Amino acid sequence: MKRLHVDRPLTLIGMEDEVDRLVAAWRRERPDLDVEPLEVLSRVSRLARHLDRARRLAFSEHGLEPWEFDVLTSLRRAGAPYQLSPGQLLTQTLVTSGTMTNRIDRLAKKGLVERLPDPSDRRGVLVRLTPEGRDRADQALAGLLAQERAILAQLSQSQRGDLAGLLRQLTAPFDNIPG
Amino acid sequence: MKRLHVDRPLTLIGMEDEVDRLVAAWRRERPDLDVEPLEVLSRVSRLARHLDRARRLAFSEHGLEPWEFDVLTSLRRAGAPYQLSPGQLLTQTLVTSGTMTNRIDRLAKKGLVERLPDPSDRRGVLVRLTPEGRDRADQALAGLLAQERAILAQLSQSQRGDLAGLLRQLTAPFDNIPG
DNA sequence: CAATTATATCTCGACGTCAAGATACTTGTA
DNA sequence: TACAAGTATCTTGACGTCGAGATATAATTG
Repeated sequence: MKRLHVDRPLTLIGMEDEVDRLVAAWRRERPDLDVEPLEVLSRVSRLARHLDRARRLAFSEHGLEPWEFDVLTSLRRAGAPYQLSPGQLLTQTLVTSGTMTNRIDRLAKKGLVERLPDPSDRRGVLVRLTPEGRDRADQALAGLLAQERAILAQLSQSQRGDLAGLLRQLTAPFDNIPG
Repeated sequence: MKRLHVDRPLTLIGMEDEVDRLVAAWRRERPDLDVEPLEVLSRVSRLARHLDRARRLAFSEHGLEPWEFDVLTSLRRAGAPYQLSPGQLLTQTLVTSGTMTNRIDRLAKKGLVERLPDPSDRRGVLVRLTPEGRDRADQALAGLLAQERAILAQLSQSQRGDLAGLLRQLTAPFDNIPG
């Protein structure tokens, strides 16, 4: 029988996860340190990693890579006529400019976006979704949402709301202060 | 003045984050879809991304890359004599075998780990932390915890506990079922 | 014991990302 | 107008990761 920590019992039928094991290992090896922060932030990182894998799988059913989805949906959300500058795409996707140039090139080659000169700034470019790009984005989004709903079925409606709120408090400083 | 959503008022002095804007955009463009899952899972992914950047910064003060920290601390947590097989390191760090071989090579070149033949399996290898590798891991961990505590100062003690618990419910299926 | 299957690690080529710098254009100022 | 500083995007080279396949050894089966 496995002993549980007394200072934070697992909820009812709760399961252990990798971070529980990680934290236990640190407490054994470094009892002098307070490793409580890992309980939250290591879980965030590991969950993100798992989500990446799951998404890659979901998108592959629509012939898209995760990075393609990110760019196409950024344009899709912009609303008709579904166009943004590379710079606007940068801030939405958190990649560097060299990466974005490369992504736009490849999406253009696949016929999912097209590059247009910006009529109001000759330095600039506008990236526009093609009709096919829009369809692919919409289909992949529906697939993603279905998958995510399944993952979140672990939680009740109100738990999901709580979780979203707590995460917002952590992300807001990054998103609002220059970051 | 910016209008807030009526269906999920931000808590008191709460701040909007990028995901609020993202969700609002989808509700405008695709009012037919229920995008609630994004409230949680997009925040997880974005926060993880921000954490990656912050960690890179924190580790650079100790002359370590994030991937180096991952490997060194996996060995550190194993306890004396601080050694694991490449295969065990794989499962802890979620990278592929080619990547791990490369990482071990580079860490060995820096003198932070050494490769030993596994006495009980001639196919196998054991990777062992050197004394310097151990020191570097310990220092970087202290720095990381300090940084994470600062990020988590946004939340109360009990909120952090709640958040950890909710995240555990989401990660447990990935960590326990084959994944 | 021989043959087969499984396991542990490494090799290698393709690929995406990053960071720094280059280029082209715009804005602010005198 | 002319010039400096700022901005938008693209180019380039280095780097880390992945994934498929290669090699060596171990375990299983008949």
